[in-house]
Amino acid sequence: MTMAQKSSESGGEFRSRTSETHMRIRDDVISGKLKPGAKLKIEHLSREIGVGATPVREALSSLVSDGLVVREDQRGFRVAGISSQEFDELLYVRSCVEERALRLSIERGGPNWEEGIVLAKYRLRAIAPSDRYDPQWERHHRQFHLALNAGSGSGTLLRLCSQFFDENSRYRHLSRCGGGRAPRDLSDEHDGIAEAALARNADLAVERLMTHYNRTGKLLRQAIMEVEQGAQ
Amino acid sequence: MTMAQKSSESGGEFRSRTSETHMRIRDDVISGKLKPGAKLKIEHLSREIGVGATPVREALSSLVSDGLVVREDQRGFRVAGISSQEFDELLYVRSCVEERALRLSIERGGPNWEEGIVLAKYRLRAIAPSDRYDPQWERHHRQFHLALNAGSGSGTLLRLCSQFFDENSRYRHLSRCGGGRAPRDLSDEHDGIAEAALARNADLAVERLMTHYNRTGKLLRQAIMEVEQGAQ
DNA sequence: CTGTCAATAAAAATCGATATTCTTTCTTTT
DNA sequence: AAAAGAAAGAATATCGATTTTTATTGACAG
Repeated sequence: MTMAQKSSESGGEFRSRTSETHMRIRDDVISGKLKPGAKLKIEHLSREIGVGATPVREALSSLVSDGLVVREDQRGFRVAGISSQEFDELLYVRSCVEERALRLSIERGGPNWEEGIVLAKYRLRAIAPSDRYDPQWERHHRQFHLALNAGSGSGTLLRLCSQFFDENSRYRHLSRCGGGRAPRDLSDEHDGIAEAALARNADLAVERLMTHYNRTGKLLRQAIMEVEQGAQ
Repeated sequence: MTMAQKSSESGGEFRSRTSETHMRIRDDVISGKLKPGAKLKIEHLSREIGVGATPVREALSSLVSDGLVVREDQRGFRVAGISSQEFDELLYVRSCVEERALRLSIERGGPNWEEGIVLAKYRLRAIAPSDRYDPQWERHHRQFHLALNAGSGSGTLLRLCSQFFDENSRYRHLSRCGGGRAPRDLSDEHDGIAEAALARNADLAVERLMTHYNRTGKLLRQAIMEVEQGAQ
């Protein structure tokens, strides 16, 4: 009975309800379905997702440390707020961490790392770019960026890259909601980074990655500020 | 009944059992009482701390995102491992983040920030340095370093500083267990940093902070490697 | 012996219900 | 009519018990 329930759930690719719940709420926060500052009521989420309170609570607790959710003791959880200021800090820190991770990867990465990049790049390209939020593209995009850093061999760096990527994604989606600017084609930039990394040209790869971030960052910052204006 | 129980618990300064549990496990991981790689059994912790499984689980979930605990789905939690490599990455990233936070604080910090530093510095000095693990000194030490960055006004930076401080503390304690080297007196270094920050001399403050970290880092790294050797 | 499989024991994950704490609303008093 | 206070209604936090999953043991066949 319960087994059937589990395997029927959206493909049944999850090891635990907590993992699924975590991913689900995380994605809803990132995509902007759950808006900054919104109250996250346990019971509501519980019902929506179809799990008990414990997994929801665990997921939310993690998300607090991930920076996507905030908590006030005895007053529950809500979606973390956003601001152009926080975005700036995020971009700065993220750049530091990604540069380090990428350099280490290029220095230490083995065949496994190389193959990971090739595969992730291929998969990302295979998806037709869309104006709307596309969960699959998001997943592959995330995978691609993590694959670049996977060779570093540092759990700490990888965890941070992952967290920052998610936070950044949220800004990306939220700013799109507000502005509605057509996202430029990123495929070439991605390919360029991958190419340089695989050629073990650290300086070039880092330069391209930073350009990639700064270019996106500049646009995002502007869009966020417009949203902030609007929110006034 | 339950109220009495709550307020009797170690001073009753906690708003929720989850907070207390989180702090307790965190401190045990940092202090080295819970050793790297050790299994964290829910029921055991539950009994030990005197709370139900839910707060324990929530606390552990947070600690995973904080990098102090790792989780394997369906196989529970264990204390995160350590290595000199991970320590290097931690030190690097931490330096980036703290430099940024300190500069921002010096640039933006108000009277509130200044007073926070003065107070934290005073409290830290007031405690006689000890060779053993001293929870109170730890608390104040933590508070001092966070106070320096508190003026930045960035939740993201503050959260990261806090996380990195904890991870670093763990390495500090673990290496002491192994080596048994007498910790040098840090008070003067702390004072120097605080002085420069309050004088709004960003470059000097940052330089002193970095020296502080690198000096400690060098010693720690060595000690960790000895521990690693021993663990072989 | 050695590897496989089933039965048992242990632990993790999850649920449903209860206790606690906040929020809001509706009095009551000045 | 405004402020303080009490009571009802949410929502959070927590517990104890149940369900699932993993780990261990021991029997048995190869």
